[in-house]
Amino acid sequence: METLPDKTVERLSQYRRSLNNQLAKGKEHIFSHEIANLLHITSVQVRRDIMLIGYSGTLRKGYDIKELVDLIGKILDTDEGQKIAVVGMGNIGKAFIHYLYEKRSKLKVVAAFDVNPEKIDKSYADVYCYHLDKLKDIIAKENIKIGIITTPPQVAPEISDKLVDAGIKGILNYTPKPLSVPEGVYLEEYDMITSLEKVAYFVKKK
Amino acid sequence: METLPDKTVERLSQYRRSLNNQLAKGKEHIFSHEIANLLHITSVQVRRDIMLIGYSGTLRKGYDIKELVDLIGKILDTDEGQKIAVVGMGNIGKAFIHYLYEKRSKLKVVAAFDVNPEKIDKSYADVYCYHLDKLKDIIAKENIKIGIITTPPQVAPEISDKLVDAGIKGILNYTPKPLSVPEGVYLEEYDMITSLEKVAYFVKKK
DNA sequence: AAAATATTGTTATTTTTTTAACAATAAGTT
DNA sequence: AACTTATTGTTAAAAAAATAACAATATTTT
Repeated sequence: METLPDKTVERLSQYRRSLNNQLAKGKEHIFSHEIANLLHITSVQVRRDIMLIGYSGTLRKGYDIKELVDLIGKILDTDEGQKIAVVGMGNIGKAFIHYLYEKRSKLKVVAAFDVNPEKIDKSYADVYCYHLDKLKDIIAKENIKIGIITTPPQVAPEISDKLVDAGIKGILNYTPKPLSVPEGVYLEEYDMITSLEKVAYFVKKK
Repeated sequence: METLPDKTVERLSQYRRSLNNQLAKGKEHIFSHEIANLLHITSVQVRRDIMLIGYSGTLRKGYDIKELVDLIGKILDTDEGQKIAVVGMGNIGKAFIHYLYEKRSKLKVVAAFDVNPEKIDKSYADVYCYHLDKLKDIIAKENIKIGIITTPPQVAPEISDKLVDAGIKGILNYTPKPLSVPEGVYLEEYDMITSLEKVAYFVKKK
């Protein structure tokens, strides 16, 4: 399939979560406007996204939730699952580990790294924390392809380089320090303070 | 001034941070392409954003960093500063508090709320944590206008309603549970897992 | 003094994303 | 059996965002 638009990929992730909730409640079919209501978006958007992934519902029952969830899984997941490394065992690093722990997901955090002796050589939610020096070895050995950077911003570029050097193909950068990565590595950056300043701006404006 | 585009607001927040770093290094003027390099975007985008906020540089020196920072401050900040409440004293809540602590910013977390007795009636980074029952009183008394929701997702809608009822005008929702708020309240939603699934999808695609 | 250069500010174009419009149609209703 | 209704799937249009193009011009070089 063609690569899907960015925003559609984001929504697919959200559709899946909501649909799984509905499945858990015993619901088997759902209309586009019901999905839309759950996520507070429009039904047109839902139908368009579903069209883009090539799924069809029926006119009177809408979409088969199970089938749709499975299809989204085929699109977002890989069969073997994807392994993740978290670099930086602070609040955010822990939040990611905690979040993915127990959640039945194809995404698994399989290693964490830090330099603080108090955090190293311990497990948090079944994830073992290694010294940063071991990064390349562990990532190679475990064949990890995705890294999350949750370190202090100053060291983020250095961590990014190490991850790329170790063979990582996707980075989620949670520090406010912008990174650059070579062609072939996907980079997603997110800045908590920017989100907050945005809210503050629009509050001020009203 | 007209309300700025969403994305421009986000970038202004990032320009300011980078520009402050440059100021700290003793740099006084900067060219659009230098800002662009710092943030890994294009210089056209930088110039366009700066045009939108009505600032002008000079042809040979570029932009006066101090002036630009001050102007961005005028746009993003309010003179009195803005007070923030954090609801949910878990990893993410702590991360926000910690982040804004010590950072010289007009945004101040002035209260946190939780229901866990172990967290209540203590301070974390100078922010006092109250029982959720006190939310309305404290928000009214302190005249807080911005709330961050970092609770478990199930309770997010209830918290959101309470915040709105207490007079909050902007909400940053960090739970994966989509919220809806009345007209006049600005809502920004962010989902950590969606970010990660997006990275995973594009890694898979490559 | 003329030419070359580097940079801004702004308009035009392209791309991406969202929203609207509507034909097709399955199921229920008269 | 014809009519109504509710919904999908898809094309068309609009809106938002990013990128390109380029005129204007201050400074430096020749």
